[in-house]
Amino acid sequence: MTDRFYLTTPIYYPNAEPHVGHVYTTMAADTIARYHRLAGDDTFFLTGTDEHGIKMVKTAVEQGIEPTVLVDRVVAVFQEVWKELKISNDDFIRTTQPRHKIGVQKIVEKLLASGDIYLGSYEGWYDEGQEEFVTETAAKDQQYKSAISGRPLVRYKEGSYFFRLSKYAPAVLKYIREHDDFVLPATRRNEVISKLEQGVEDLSISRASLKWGIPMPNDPKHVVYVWIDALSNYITALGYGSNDQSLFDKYWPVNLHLIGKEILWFHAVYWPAMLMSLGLPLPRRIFAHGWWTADGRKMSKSMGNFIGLEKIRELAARYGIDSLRYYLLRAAPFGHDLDWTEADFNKSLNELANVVGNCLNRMLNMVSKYRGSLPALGAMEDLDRNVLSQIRGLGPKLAHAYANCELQQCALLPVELARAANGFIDATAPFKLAKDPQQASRLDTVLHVAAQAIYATLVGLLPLMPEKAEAGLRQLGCDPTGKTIQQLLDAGLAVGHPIAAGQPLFVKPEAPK
RNA sequence: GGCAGCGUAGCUCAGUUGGCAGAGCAGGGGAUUCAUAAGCCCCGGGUCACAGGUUCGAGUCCUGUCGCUGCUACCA
Repeated sequence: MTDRFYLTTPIYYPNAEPHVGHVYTTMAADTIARYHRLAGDDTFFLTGTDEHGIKMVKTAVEQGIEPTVLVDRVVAVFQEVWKELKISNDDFIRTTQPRHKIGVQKIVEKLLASGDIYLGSYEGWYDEGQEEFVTETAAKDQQYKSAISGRPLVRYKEGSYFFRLSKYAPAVLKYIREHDDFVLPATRRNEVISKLEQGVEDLSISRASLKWGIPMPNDPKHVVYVWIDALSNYITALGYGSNDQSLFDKYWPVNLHLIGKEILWFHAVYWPAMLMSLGLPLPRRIFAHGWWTADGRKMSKSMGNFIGLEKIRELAARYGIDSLRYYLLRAAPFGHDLDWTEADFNKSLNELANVVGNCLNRMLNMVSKYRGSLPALGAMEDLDRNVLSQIRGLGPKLAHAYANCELQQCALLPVELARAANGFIDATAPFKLAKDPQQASRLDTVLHVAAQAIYATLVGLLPLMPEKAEAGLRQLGCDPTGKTIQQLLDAGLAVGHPIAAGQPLFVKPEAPK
């Protein structure tokens, strides 16, 4: 039975190059997408860019170029980086694309028709120098002066269209309360619930003072503000509102919106409310992951601990993209904040090289030296049965971990099996058995069991470390192409394939001087 | 201030519905050699923040105290 699985990252704001935060979300999503493809699901993985808004206009002005030139330039970098990092997205939506514009205008028309959008006025503190509204809390923090120029903020009022968020908030609250795993992790869910309990006001969804955006279809003096413009990408990318809604019909509702915790409120409240208004089913799950710090402090360029594109490329070049992926997902429980340190990064590299890489390597060496190909399983002992049963457990455990977005477990579970394999090798000592011709049959069995364990480890790592896992499997004489994880695990490593001495799979970190 | 969560071995953390305190890393010791000097085995008696309470029995439930973190309406 094949299911369909649709998952998304947020669409990123391309006023600067991607950094480790973007990479983290995207690699995590890519891992989940690859898992589902490898589970045989009909998978659709979407990412993209959110290109409108005042910040983009300002950045363009600073650089002396038009916004379109800016976004084309930076979006190209995003796309190039995703390609470099082997991100397997099926589509890339840009909010400046005609397909998105058409969809957004269709959505706005529907909401206008149903009366959920109305014309009101937006009033707030306005920074005239910056030409932007400042939020009430920010204004207060700045003592009602411009953070840039220091000039007093002005009370400003402009016409704006509003979405009747207040009408849907009770239904959204009810839905979140009744669906335990709609918003995850649970602590974030609690926050959303308590915030909703305080009540919400209607949402300003247009800007008259801005031109860089999608015009309101009924009133082109206004452009659609970020909420509808950005959030709706998840359905416009599927052709919602266009002549061809086949993708939408197939993949909506989305199985998983993977986002950072800073944008949970919009995804957990605004977006479901909009979908309710449109009469569409809600996402199955919204998962908010944590933030990266570096060396215990918030990452920033001025502090010199910013993990930017250059650093990411350097690490990927030296240790492989997959090792970076492993570290990012293994370093902390998914959903928690986590801290990037060189020491931890090196630890995770050592873990891969010492536990997984070395296990594969010692296996390949012994099999090639003693037998030349994988021997068949003979009479079994408890030790053997024990390992085989751990191997059988891997598939279901991984399935459970992926289903619950426990990505740290997804990284650790296969490695645990390699640990067990190392223990098994030491306990059975095939290198001693090899010296005694009488033990030939026992040696066959031990080599077989150990090889199956490292094989299963690599299969389990395929979603997370596609290149390294496949490279390892090829050294074992297996081509995983076109097979599901379960098929690979069920089939096991084929007996009789010639096996040669191995090449180290992982590079270890340079020893500190 | 309000709401929520957390406070368990040096470090990072696991600990389902209450029933003899766990893992990884770091550190100490040992046996071994197939392997990227990698891996394996042994060594943790920690007031489970503190004080009460419920219970035959609480890290696990309740109350209070202290400490930390997050959220507190337009920040992608």
